[in-house]
Amino acid sequence: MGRSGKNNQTIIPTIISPHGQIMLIGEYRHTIDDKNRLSLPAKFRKEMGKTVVVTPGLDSCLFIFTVKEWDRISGHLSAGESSILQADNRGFNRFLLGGAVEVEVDAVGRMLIPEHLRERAKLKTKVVFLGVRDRAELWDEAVWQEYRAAIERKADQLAEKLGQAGVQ
Amino acid sequence: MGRSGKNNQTIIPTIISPHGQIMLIGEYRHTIDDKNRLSLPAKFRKEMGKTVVVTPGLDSCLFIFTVKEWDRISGHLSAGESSILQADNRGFNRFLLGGAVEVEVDAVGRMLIPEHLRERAKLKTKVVFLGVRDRAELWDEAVWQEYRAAIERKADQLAEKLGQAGVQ
DNA sequence: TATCCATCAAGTGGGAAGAAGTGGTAAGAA
DNA sequence: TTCTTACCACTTCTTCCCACTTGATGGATA
Repeated sequence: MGRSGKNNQTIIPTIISPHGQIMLIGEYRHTIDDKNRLSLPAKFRKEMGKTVVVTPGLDSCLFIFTVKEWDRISGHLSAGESSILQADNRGFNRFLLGGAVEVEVDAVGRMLIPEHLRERAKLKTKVVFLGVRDRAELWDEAVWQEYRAAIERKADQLAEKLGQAGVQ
Repeated sequence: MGRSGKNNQTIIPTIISPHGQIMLIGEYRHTIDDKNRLSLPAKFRKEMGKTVVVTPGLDSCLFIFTVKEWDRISGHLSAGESSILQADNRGFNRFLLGGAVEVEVDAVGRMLIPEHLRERAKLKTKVVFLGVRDRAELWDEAVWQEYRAAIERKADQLAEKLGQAGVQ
């Protein structure tokens, strides 16, 4: 590999939960270059492998799944089962399934983001990866900053949710 | 490492509660160096081990959990109704999971705080660790001073009101 | 009993090797 | 010929390791 992560503030690899399930966490900043190439955070690569599935996400971001996770989700969707995606939302299913693209990660850990997905997520050059449990999310940096600020403004909601999660 | 902690103002060592649960207490001052390294208070190290999880907290501080404690918390997240279709759940998961980082403590007891977390907690060089039961909190020194002062003012007011109400 | 010294433990700083991100060029496909 | 993909090279950052400084502690001696 070449230059080296400067924007990126990795500290430690993502964790695999005791159940063997993938557990992505953390926030990483990267840049999309002229050729629309984008480095997958090094810490995500081990977990995600050589092929990932990119789909339009919610709130102007993209979702990035492992192939395995994608199979599980799309299986649930097509089976009409209730899942994290709750089958009653057909529109959402089409949105997710229809926009999905399988993407190869190259030898140095980069992937190509197709234009229609870049547009959806309003990605410019500076982007942010988020590890959110079993998926990664890809945000334009500015969009993410704004979204995050909005969340943090609702501090009381956050406190309540933290309490529910067992944090006192 | 050399002879001994100087900036650090230990108040009380950590203790293990009778139930075997971790119980951190005390207030410690440390500094973040040029490479964003930060010594974990020596008193916390035994309890917290070689790996800790750092997450954004409330009131502009960071939470530092043991891996075990983090597993418990993230378990709550998956156990609960965390449908991806609910906007507030998405936001909370992004806040907590996306903000979380697993951090290794190095041979001399230092950890690296990633930039996005330093930003959130407004950490400069002087920081304060607080032991808060089963987690540690990390504050910028100035922010902490201000926060504590505000709390104390409120406490005074409260005490006064209670006194007026006949409670001594 | 008090002071001084020696030893220990903890924090801080810097350098070097390796890992990772980014840019460019060349080869192949459309 | 042009766009895409694969490969290569360079630079920067991260991380590990080592050394130095400093505060604390315990023991010995006056």
